[in-house]
Amino acid sequence: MKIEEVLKSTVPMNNSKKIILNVLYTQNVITENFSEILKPYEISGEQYNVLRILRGQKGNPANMCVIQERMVAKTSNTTRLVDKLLLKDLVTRKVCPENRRKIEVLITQKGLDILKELDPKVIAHEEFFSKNLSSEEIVQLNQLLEKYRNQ
Amino acid sequence: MKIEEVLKSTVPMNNSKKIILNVLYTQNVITENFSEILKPYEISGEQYNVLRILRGQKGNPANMCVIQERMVAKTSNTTRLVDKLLLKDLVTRKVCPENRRKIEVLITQKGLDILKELDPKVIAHEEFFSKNLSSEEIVQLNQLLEKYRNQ
DNA sequence: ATTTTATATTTGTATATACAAATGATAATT
DNA sequence: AATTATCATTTGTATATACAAATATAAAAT
Repeated sequence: MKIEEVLKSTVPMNNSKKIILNVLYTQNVITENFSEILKPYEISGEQYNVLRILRGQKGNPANMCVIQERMVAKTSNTTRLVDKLLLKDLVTRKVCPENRRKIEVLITQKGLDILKELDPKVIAHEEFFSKNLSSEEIVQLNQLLEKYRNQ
Repeated sequence: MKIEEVLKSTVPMNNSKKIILNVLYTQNVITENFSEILKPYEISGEQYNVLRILRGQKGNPANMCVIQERMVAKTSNTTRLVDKLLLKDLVTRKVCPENRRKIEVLITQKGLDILKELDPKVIAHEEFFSKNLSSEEIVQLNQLLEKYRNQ
C-alpha cells in the first residue's frame, strides 16, 4: 500500500516527505512484526539486539560502551537493558579487572540457546518482507538508504 | 556510511537483514534530527504529527479514531498526546453533539502559528536527507519501501 | 603528590509507550 | 423496553526511553 493510503492523507505530499513517512512507517511495521516473534520468549527487540551483539563477540566479553555503539538505537539505556537480561540469566556481568571502570558482559548458555531457537524465526522474518523484492532490488534498497543517510 | 560500519558488525550479514537494520537505523537518524528541530517548540514528534493531521482537516474537527488511523505509529496513545497539546493550548477538545461517544479535536490559532513557523524548517529537514539522491532515486526509494512492506 | 581532565557506567526523574481493562454511549437483538 | 453487542475513548499500570546529574576510576597535567 502506498504511504498516502496508509496514512489516509488528504493533502498531496512531495517525494521527500514521502521518504520520511515511508521509512518511519516501515520501521513500525517491521518492529511490530518482530515483537510478535519475540513475545513468547519475553524479551524486547532491544534486548534481542544486545544478545546478538554479545554472541557476535564469540566468547569475548563486551563492555557497556561497546554494546552501546553497536546498538541500532544509540540512545537506549544499556545499563537497564543488561539489568533485564541479567534477571533472566541470559547474560553475566562483572567488573573488568584491568580497568575497573569497565564492565564485562557475556552471554550465557541459556542466552545462546534462546538465540539458536530464534535464529530460523528471525531469518523467516527478514525474508517475509524481502521476498517481495528481487535480489537486485534488495541490493538497490540498501544502497539507496545508505546514500540517503549520508549527510 | 554502510550499515555494517555504523553497527561495527563483526559477522557478515545478508542483504535481507541489512534492509531491516538500514530501515531501523535510518528511522533513528531521521527522528533524532527532527527532534532537534522541534526542541525549541517543546513538542514531540508524535505531537507534531497530531498537529499536522489536524491542520490537514482544514477547519473540520477530527475524532480520536481519525487521528489514530492517520498516525505513523498506530499504537501511540492518542488521548494522552491530545492531553499534552491541550495543556499548551495548541488544540481544543469537545464532545461531539451528534454522537456523544466521539470527541472533536481542533487545532487552535496558536497551533497553526507554530506549524507555520515550523514549515520551512520541516521542508529543510526533509531535503537535508533527500538532497543526497537524484529525483529518480527518490521516486525509486519510495517505490521500493512500499513494495517491501506489501506482504 | 595533588589537581584536573577524561572515561565508563549508573542513577534519578520526567515523560512516553504498550496493552489490558474500564467507562460511557449508541446500535442491534430479543 | 430490556438485554446484548459494538463502538469510541479513557484510565491504570507496567515497562521503556530520554536526558541530565552523579559516581567511580584512570590518565594527564601541574
